[in-house]
Amino acid sequence: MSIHNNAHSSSLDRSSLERLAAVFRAFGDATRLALLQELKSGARSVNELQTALGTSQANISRQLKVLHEAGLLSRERRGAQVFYAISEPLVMDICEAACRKLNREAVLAPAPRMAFAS
Amino acid sequence: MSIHNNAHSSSLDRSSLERLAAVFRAFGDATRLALLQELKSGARSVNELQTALGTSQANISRQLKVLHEAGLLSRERRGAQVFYAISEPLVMDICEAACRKLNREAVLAPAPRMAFAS
DNA sequence: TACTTATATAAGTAGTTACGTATATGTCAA
DNA sequence: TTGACATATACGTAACTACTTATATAAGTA
Repeated sequence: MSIHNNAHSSSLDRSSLERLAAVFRAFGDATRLALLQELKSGARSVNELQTALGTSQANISRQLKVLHEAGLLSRERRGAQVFYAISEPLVMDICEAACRKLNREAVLAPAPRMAFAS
Repeated sequence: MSIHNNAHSSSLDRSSLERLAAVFRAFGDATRLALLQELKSGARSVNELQTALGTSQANISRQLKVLHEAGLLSRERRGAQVFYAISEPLVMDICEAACRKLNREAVLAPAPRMAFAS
């Protein structure tokens, strides 16, 4: 946008780095990644996600809130239920890129290959 | 590797999700992102990074350790100095993808555009 | 209205994290 | 060896995080 911080700039100021770090922190928990994985195939209600993950409803709801506030999930109420969905494909692209990073390490130190997208 | 967890699988088990989350947490701090940004243009010594970031030597050293243990940085001793470098281009690709995510949000809620790579 | 189901939030707790200050370790040179 | 410089670690602290249990809010139905 400005001369000092646009798409061609190579340096982000502290507050941009803080916002970027906040996005990464939203990804930085296994329970939240499990939620994203469940949502990969489409929108789910809180109840469906709770059944799939097997943890408490309160915890599911809170972690969904974290993901939603980070802009990773959309939220839609349908009657008494609330459906969450991945807000845009780019969210899964980020997961995929991180998976590739881990899989490359596994070349020398073999470990199970992992992928978010098929 | 196995039938239940390979490159075509769409479901990661808990321990894989934990490892993935750990990678994201390594990215999830503004100081560490600032270090990565400095290293984008090549290897730097701890001292150079300290001067560039302006925070304490102890903190720089500790955050570099976090990044190194997460597999994001390589480490090489040259005499009394230690040089850190980004371990592979994919590391910056992950940052770039997260930047794109933030920039898309900015379309509706304008904010400075940000990018790691030029 | 009351009752049920679905989701969100509050309060408490144990564990983690980022940082400052101080100290230890490592490398080189005299 | 001693001293100077470079880097790493130990310790303490304040803030944050993930979770559990309990409760509150919201929507639908009788």
